[in-house]
Amino acid sequence: MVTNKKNTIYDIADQLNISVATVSRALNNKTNISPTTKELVLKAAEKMGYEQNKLALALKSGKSKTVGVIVPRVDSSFFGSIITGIEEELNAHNYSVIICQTHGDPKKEIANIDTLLNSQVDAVFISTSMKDVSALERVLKKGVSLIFFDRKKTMENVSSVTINDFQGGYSATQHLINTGSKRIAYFSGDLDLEIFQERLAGYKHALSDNGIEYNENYIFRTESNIDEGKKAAKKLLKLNPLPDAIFSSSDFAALGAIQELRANNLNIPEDLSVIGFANEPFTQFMELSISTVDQFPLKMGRMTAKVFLEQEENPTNMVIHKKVVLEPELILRKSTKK
Amino acid sequence: MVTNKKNTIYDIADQLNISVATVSRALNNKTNISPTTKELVLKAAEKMGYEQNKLALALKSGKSKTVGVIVPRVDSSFFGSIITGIEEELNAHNYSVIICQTHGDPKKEIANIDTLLNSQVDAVFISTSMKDVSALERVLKKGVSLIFFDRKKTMENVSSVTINDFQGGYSATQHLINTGSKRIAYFSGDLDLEIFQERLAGYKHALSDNGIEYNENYIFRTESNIDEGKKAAKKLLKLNPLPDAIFSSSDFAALGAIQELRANNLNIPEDLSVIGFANEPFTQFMELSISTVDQFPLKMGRMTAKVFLEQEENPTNMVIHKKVVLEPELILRKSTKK
DNA sequence: CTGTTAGCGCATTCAT
DNA sequence: ATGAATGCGCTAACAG
Repeated sequence: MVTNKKNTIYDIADQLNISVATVSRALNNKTNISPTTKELVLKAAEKMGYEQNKLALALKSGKSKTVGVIVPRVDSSFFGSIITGIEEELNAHNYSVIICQTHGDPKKEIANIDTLLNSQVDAVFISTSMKDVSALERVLKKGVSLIFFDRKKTMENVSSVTINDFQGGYSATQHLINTGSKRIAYFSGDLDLEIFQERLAGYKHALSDNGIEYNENYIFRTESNIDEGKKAAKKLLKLNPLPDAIFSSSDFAALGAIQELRANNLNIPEDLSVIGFANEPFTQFMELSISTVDQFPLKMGRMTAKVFLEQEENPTNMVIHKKVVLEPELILRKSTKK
Repeated sequence: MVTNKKNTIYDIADQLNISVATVSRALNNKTNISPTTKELVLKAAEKMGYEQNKLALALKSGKSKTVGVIVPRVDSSFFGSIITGIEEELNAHNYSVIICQTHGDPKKEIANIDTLLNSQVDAVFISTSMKDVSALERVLKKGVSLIFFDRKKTMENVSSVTINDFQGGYSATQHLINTGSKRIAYFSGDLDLEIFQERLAGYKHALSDNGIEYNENYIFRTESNIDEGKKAAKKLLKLNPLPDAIFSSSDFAALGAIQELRANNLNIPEDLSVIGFANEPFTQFMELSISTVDQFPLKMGRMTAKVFLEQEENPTNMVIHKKVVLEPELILRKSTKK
């Protein structure tokens, strides 16, 4: 097999003494071409190691067949799985995926959007941490599809794929109540984000439905990491009476709390039940495995891609916008009572 | 700010009644242009919300400013961190990153290479699972840089960034010997891959250096997951005398083994010491935290990007190829004796 | 069935 | 300091 560094449809055309149009037709399986010529072209292309230049095609067609995905970070199981889902679905439809990370920084998020727009992506899938939607609107103005997953903003004409965070908060809380807890502490996460507001709302609603009074002192504002969980647990330990359960909007904070509580000789779940959120792998690996709420990130990623593909393949000009909401699932393990 | 769906340098030129060449010069900060005109163009571009079309630039220049990264999977802490490192370094130099997953399937790996080549990436960074290098050679023939990280193949003219797996295997084994172990079992991982061969070689060498005879019965062929670790531990338990330590080439297999051993009422590290490999987050989260070997994935990713950037910015035609080998670090926790 | 040509958006020669 | 023209590789409209 002879492979030259460069070979285009022009090279094939030269080789065969035919025109580039014919080569293009053969390569693209068009009808108006003789089987003989087609065969000839295909063979030559194979022999020369021809590969279509996607860039030229993209420039010509205005479609890059590339989607940009913006996430807070890629090195967590949750977002990693979402990306896997997106990739699997999109690759099967000949799309490439560009991944960008924001580390939760709105400035980086804007920079990422610029990069992706420059790269002429056909769509931006985003799990946003922004307060302001103006940067997001620029995407739409460019005629590029925008789809939210997990962390969304309320915007018209934008599809989203999220989980029912309210329900997740509700059922976790309800389970704690069902198993005898009455003084349930709550670790909040970043309350600027819709997802955490919803989880808190679910928690409150479950309390209210069970005639338990909402107690501001039981709400701990935490970021979603181990250290913050420990800190919150330290404060919590000073409360009198002590809460009999913790519902943490993050697995990491739940883990920190568990470590702190055990360091203070409290038994879990006997003294306090603990539930986390996200079903990170470590929650099931622990000897004291942690009850949590599964968000089906793989499914979320797949669904996000599907929603886009549906819109894209929609023959009419009228684009349909969808708000897909997945149902979370409570996973009961050893950190809660039966 | 008025943002039209489409605006190119032609639109700016029209608006200002000047030529596209002048617009291009202004936008690219060229010298041969009057400050007045330049100012004018820049303002108009700003006002019109102009963004450079990377595709056109790439087609013109032959450089897409995009790098493709191929990994077995993105949803593991190890590869997630590598990708983060690559991203951070490359984004700072205005490169985009396309991520592809192989799930360890060579066919997918080849398909991914095709996709990336079609996309005209400037380089392919790969952690390969392939036996055959012919698909990899196609990358080079296209004039596209190829760089290995973590899982490499021996190929001429290809840079690589790996860790010293031999050393990792050696020091883990040496530590077990230092703390009194003599019958050290080994969980192998996929011995078709260089990294696992090297770890095993390090293990053997440490034994030999300490006058301990290599015992084939202590070698367990495992894949790198929890179940395989459990299975191997089950077999191991039938050995007489029982090994007094396990060195697992994978944290996941180590975890499985620990679970199985404890289910059989063995104490760790008193009855058996256990060391894993990779420093996955869960190893430190466990109550019985697991000793392991850190591979510095973030650093590995950054370094891979740096090696590429150095090559790329090298003004001469003579490309320098580098084999960077990072030193791993033994992390001692509760699963081993002091 | 096949060939010629224009144009996607840009940077860059060559003129002026 | 500025403009006109060219080509990167491809597809599609048009012509034959």
